[in-house]
Amino acid sequence: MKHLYQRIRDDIEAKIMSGEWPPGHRVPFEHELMAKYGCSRMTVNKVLSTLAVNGLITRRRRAGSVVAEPSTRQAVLEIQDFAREAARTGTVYRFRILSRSIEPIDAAAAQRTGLPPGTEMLCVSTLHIMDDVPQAFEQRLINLATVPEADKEAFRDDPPGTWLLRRVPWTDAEHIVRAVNADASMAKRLQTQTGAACLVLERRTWQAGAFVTEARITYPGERHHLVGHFSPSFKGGTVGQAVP
Amino acid sequence: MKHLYQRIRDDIEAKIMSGEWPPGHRVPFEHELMAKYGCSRMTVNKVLSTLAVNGLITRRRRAGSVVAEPSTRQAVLEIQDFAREAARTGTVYRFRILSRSIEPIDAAAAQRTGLPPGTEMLCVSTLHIMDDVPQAFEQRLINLATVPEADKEAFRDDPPGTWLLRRVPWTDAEHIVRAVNADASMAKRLQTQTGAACLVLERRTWQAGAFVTEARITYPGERHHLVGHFSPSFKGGTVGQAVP
DNA sequence: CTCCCAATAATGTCTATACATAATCGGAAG
DNA sequence: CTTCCGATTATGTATAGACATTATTGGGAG
Repeated sequence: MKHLYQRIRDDIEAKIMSGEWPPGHRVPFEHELMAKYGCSRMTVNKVLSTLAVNGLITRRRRAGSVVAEPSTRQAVLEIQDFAREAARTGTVYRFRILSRSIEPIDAAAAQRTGLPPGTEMLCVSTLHIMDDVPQAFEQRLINLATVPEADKEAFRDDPPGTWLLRRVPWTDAEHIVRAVNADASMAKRLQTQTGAACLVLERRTWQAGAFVTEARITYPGERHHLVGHFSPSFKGGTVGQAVP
Repeated sequence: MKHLYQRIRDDIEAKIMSGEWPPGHRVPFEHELMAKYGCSRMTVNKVLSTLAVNGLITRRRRAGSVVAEPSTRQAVLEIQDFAREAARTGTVYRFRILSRSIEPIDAAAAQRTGLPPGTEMLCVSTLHIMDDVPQAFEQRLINLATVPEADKEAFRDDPPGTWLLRRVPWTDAEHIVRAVNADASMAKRLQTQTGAACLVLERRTWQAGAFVTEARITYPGERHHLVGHFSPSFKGGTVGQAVP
């Protein structure tokens, strides 16, 4: 015998997802569900407020609850960590630091990060290699004001992304995905052809409002794509991953 | 005075996100939090179980709760609806159906959708245009077994995606994002140049296990990118959108 | 010393109740 | 007829207590 909470929730979700209750349809009041399932109000309240948080219904005092308009479609993309992915698939991962310097940011970078122009940042370029084939080129800016210990780090054992993830928690991230044509130098680095379509993932992260890092990762298009899954109820299908 | 639930939750989230409680750190027991905040167990229990659902902590009976390992990074991408985006920005949106036919699917499509080869599907090609500039080319397969009424639909008022979204609820979706070079015919349709990098978004949706539709949407790379935001706690930064 | 079982400690679910808050409805006063 | 105010209704938050479930701990039997 399943728990009552799950049974009520499954029933209502099924009604909504099957289309039997279309958007705008009134959901039974809490006291009606109490009567139907013979339970207390706290139990049905927890069901309904959870559904509201997850966006399946909207609730208004006195007016009751109605099935929500189908939200704009979302996809949850899980960004791959190369080392972990390599361990999972049994391929050999390594990386090479191509450059490393401390430079003041230009106007465009200042705009993107919200920092004053001229702020000094650690700039690191990394090539990610699996089974001797270059898989991605990463250009990263690290805010030395937020992560001063990066100044002395050589990134010998771990690439900058992995190193940072273990050291600095983050509270907000912004992602941009684009398609660009590889220029000559990028093509050479990634062992592909000039003009080849590449996927560019830009990620900026902040910790409690303070800028942490910006990464621009370029994947050769014929070798990579991003995969994501989504179910409206967040019940388990919400994972996805970047697949080489 | 904020509600107690929010205060407790904010306190704990702050501790975790600031790094003061690193991954693996033990979270106070429910009875400790009861004592600290002078409230009942139901209140702290709701806080902790919500944090657990959102992945910030993991809970085990008898052992207590600990701060979770930072999950692999995720981005929530919100896929744009052209008509809605046009209404928001004040541009003129229109679309053109370039082709429409009923065809048996080939082996590759059967593999992707999980349907038997030879199943008849409605195939529709649509060009999305904003301010007279082509913005995206959409190739869509619609499962007539799941959506029989699509057979008689001419897609005069709404493009197939919008029409479907209003008619057929979906429970699961799969997204793939890739970068490809435009071939000659694609370049002509999108008024760009042969070889130009394009973002390709493939989406397949199911309703309770039954395949509904597959859409492959090609965006010229220089005109489009996808933007997403993410905060670990899902407290509000979870939205994002595709931006022309 | 090892194995097993009972006590214990923590979370998971549920109840019955209470008061607060917001929106709506209906009637009374103007 | 309109305006305003109270009554009503549904949800929002919180409490104290109960029993269930699960994992660990520790002690006793072999």
